[in-house]
Amino acid sequence: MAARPRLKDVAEYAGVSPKTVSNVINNYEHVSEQTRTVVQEAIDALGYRVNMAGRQLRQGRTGMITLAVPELDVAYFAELAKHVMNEATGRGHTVLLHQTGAVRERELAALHGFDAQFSDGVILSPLALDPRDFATRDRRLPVVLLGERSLEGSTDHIGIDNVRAAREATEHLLSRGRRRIAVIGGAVRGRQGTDRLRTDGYREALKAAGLPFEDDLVLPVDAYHWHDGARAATSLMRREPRPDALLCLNDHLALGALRALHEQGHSVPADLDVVGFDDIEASRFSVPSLTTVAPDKQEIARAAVSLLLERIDDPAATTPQDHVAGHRIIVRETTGG
Amino acid sequence: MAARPRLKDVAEYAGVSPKTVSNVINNYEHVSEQTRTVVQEAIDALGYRVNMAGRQLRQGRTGMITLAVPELDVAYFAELAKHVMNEATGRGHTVLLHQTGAVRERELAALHGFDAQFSDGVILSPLALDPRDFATRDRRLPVVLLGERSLEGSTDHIGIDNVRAAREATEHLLSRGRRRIAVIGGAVRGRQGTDRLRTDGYREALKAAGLPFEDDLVLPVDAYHWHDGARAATSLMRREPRPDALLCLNDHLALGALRALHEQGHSVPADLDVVGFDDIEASRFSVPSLTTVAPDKQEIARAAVSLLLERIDDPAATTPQDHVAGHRIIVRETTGG
DNA sequence: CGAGCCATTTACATCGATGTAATCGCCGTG
DNA sequence: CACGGCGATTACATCGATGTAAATGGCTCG
Repeated sequence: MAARPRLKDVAEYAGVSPKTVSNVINNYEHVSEQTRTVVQEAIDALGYRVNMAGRQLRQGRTGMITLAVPELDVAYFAELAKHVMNEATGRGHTVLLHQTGAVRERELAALHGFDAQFSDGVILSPLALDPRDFATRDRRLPVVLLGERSLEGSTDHIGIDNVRAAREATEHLLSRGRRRIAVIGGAVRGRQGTDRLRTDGYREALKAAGLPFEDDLVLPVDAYHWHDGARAATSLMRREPRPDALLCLNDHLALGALRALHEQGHSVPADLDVVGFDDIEASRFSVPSLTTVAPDKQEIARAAVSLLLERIDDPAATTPQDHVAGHRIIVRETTGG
Repeated sequence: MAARPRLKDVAEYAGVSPKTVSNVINNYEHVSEQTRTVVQEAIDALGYRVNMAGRQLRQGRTGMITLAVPELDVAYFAELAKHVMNEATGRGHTVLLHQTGAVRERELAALHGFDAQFSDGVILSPLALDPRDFATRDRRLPVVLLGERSLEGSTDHIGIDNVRAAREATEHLLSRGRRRIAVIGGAVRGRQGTDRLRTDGYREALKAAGLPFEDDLVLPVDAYHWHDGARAATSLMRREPRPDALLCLNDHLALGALRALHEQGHSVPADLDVVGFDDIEASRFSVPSLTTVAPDKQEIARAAVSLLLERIDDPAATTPQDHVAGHRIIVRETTGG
């Protein structure tokens, strides 16, 4: 009585075979209306619910997919997660959410399905992975990458055109007459991560405008948090000559920078402009509100889930896809909008 | 070759029995060093990983717990989720994250372990549930409630002392000379939800200060988002006499209100004070920075996981616990801090 | 040299659900 | 009246891992 009822218990209660109960549960078409009713009543009476372990063991699928992001308290990932979950739920799948903390080992674990082989596939937003890491990956587990491009090109990937997005953002600043544009969170060298790609776009825009590229206007950060943005902005404003615009590679950095600028008596956008990336909700309501590059999160989520489910259905499918999601620049008060 | 290797495959490869492989995996103590090595090599060679369905079916446990929150893009829940995941991971469990959207049916589904009986227990942060809903719940699934008190008192529960927290926040405003304090997101009547409890605390503080309680200073909201805070603040500031302080029942509401006040030319804290609840990271960096009631999220997460795991280990355990987590008021610029 | 002990390993049954293929029972038809 | 056909139902094997209990084998000690 205390134990959970099994299919067999329901079957006995209803006076039919276990398989018939199974058929009812799975809406098998050739079940008489009468039997269906009797079984359903037994199910309700006993409070039966399917044991997923058993089903999964038999079917080889869990109906669950994993979404692995660096950190949930980075709003972009929380918002993205929300979209992914909605999308997956709508398609009859459950989402298992993991945080990697941007730690390489934990991202690797995601690639390998973690210790627990619970999910049918993984949507991974990598930060720390190395192209070589992909070589060792287990091809039996479908994986879709978000954000960073898979250098290897052997994995499905979804992201925005980071180079173009950054170029456009920079052009926007240039069009407002800004000439000394600093990049917070940028990277001049190193692997083709998001930071590098966006810095490249910034560089392109400068070049097209005939402006010199200065290494020390590109400031790397430890993490993409408010805190780091504040610190970077503080450091940048101590320099001479001061920058007249900050291109921050995510909104948290930008919002942190805004706060620091405020504390130090710099007025945005009177003294300098600020631009972010991601269009998190906070950016719409900050004072001043933040101009930002808005990736189409819903498109990203939808494409990621679609692609992953396709791969799960047909692992041996065609060549890996590289889906470029849309983005647009939302001009708000920090650039005079 | 394409298929995933099973325990049996590893056993054959290593020349031992399946059970021995299992013993190695589970660190059974009486396995010779030599056998252990051989088996481990076989595991590595074949890239074997445990099939959780099989294990779970046998053991009756999944090692997974579900955390069901209203919405991930409410920063408080994202931050809480992060803590819960860290805590659970540290104790060898995986967290399955669900969004209920504050919809009663989906919260109910959480209580019942969803369609998928995948997790060993549930940590639920309910918003829409009715006390009666608890009557129908399946007692076989351990559940810990967060935030709202279970009226029934039959379920483990963790939360802060909402009445006291709100009273203290109100007292803080009163001590600054504020006398017309509006409550955004409050509730005068209705079930003992968080909103109601906090409003009660506010009321107590007024009473203790000998001030009258005015119904129309308590403004309910549709949801606890920026947007709603902005709208509520706008509406409140149109009244005569104007409030001289806003007690917002979460930080999102407060930040939205700040934005609206800024747009309408009201200065905080010169013209009026603003206080929030939750201490999300954004509140530390807003302009002006937000005074807020900070629940001890880590304590909440830790207690929730501990309690749930206890219940999982011993479902027939003692009486339900009601853990009151700590909180403190963090005074920042919106109240002159 | 045999009994007894202990560390190590193994055979077997089992967890719960479902795919496969077989069976059952009923109807209509030649 | 026998038979083909078909819808409904069932028996059985199986997915992968592990608990139980028993077997194996080496070693000590009387």
